[in-house]
Amino acid sequence: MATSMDLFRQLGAGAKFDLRRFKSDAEKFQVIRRTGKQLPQQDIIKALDIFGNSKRSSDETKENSKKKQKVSVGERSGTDNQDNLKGPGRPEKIKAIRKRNRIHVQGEDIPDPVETFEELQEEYGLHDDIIQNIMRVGYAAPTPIQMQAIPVLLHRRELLACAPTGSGKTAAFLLPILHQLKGPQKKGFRAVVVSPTRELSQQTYRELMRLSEGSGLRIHTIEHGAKAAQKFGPHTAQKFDILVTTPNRLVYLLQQDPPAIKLNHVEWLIIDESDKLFEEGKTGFRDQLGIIYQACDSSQVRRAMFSATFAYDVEQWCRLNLDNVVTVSIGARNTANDRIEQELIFVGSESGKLLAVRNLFSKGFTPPVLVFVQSKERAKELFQELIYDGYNVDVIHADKTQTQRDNIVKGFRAGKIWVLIATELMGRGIDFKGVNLVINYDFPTSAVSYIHRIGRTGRAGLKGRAVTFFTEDDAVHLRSIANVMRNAGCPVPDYMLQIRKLSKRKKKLVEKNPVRRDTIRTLPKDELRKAKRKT
DNA sequence: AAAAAAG
Repeated sequence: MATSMDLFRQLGAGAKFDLRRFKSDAEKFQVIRRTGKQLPQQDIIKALDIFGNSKRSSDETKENSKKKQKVSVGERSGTDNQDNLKGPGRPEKIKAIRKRNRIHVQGEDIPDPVETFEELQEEYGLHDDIIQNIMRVGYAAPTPIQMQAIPVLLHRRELLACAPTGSGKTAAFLLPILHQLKGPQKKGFRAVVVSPTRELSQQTYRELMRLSEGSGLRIHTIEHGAKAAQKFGPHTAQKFDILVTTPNRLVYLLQQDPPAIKLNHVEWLIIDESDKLFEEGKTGFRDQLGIIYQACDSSQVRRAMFSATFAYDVEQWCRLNLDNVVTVSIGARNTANDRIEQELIFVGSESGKLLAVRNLFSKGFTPPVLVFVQSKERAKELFQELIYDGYNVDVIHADKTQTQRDNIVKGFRAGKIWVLIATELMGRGIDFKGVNLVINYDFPTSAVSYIHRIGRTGRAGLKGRAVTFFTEDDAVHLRSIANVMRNAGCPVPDYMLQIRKLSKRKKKLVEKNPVRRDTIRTLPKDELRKAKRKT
């Protein structure tokens, strides 16, 4: 176990996040397609064999890849049939659809995109109840990521997908899973969705419940490790179909002796916010993900990765370890959602931030507003400041109990909380309807973090606004965020783009050691300390 | 720095 874990970790080591690669994005796609950087089949087998000391025997692996080759041949003839049906000119039409929707694809024998849900029904026989659920929840037409990713997954192809914040990624993986699992079975879980926070897991779970109505599928989350062990253990009737969870809870169940959950019948492993879950290091998610990956040891298992940001090491990993992977990205990679109006405000100092935020609020604002800070401590401090200002403000971070967290999210969704102060906990995936302002009270430590944070606004085609405070101390990060803004068409002063670029080494260092900031405080020191203890 | 299991 330990050896394969180490290997899992090593796979991406040495591959660094390289911003230059994203700059000339269009060119890059073409270069890769022309030179066909696809790995030869032998290398894929070798790469798969890295996990040879796990339960999957190398014989099985070989047999598996033979089977997979057959599948892809079948798919090719399937596409030809489509061509015959639609007549000549079909490839041009497909190209045009992709171009119009900014869909970029890489890989072999990629299924055609579909522009309507009806087409999905006609060509793939998407179940009536799913179509009904789609209509009931109010999806009119597939978003670009759904147009391309859903057919790919319906063909049971492994996928790496990248699409802007708020552009419908969740439904893009939920719908094909629902279609393929059909109805309930008693094998144990057949699909697992992993996401980095409990709040995101809950949200995905709720969405899945809405979309699966009438299917009879049994969908679960892990709410309490010990209770879940009772529920899912080997001596139960295994009447479960889909599991939505954060990684560590699942790892906990897997590592019980005997394991309190079996994943040997999992047909779909979905890694949401994949770049986050691939994060390495003592405190990263990567080891946990490795354990889950290995536990899904069926020869039938298919995996799909989704995120709004694209990490080079995740791509490399997918090329090596997934079977004939398809890559789909919408628009240029690692760009902000372009429905968000972005703004940078120089505030001078910490006290300048308090003034600026009060000034912003005093001008009048439309709730709900989301305010991001850099640490739990600072979240508590800012809350102590704003609580007296007369708005309905609350604060969320991982020091709160789960019940508190649930209630705060509920309150914010219900409009009872106008201003929610949050750590990075709320940074990814969370879909609060109609957040029209995100304030980065503390400057995010990376462009990736910035893209996700501001992506809490401007969702599902709505407009959004993001305001980011910065002080002199934030100068090191200014350039990369200014770049993101400019790429999204937001005006940025030239001097920001001319700031000297950090070396890769230094950039990593700076990300790991965030700027030290003065306490947010107008109260006397000990009063603040007392107050913080209570929250 | 933050997040992720209970306890």
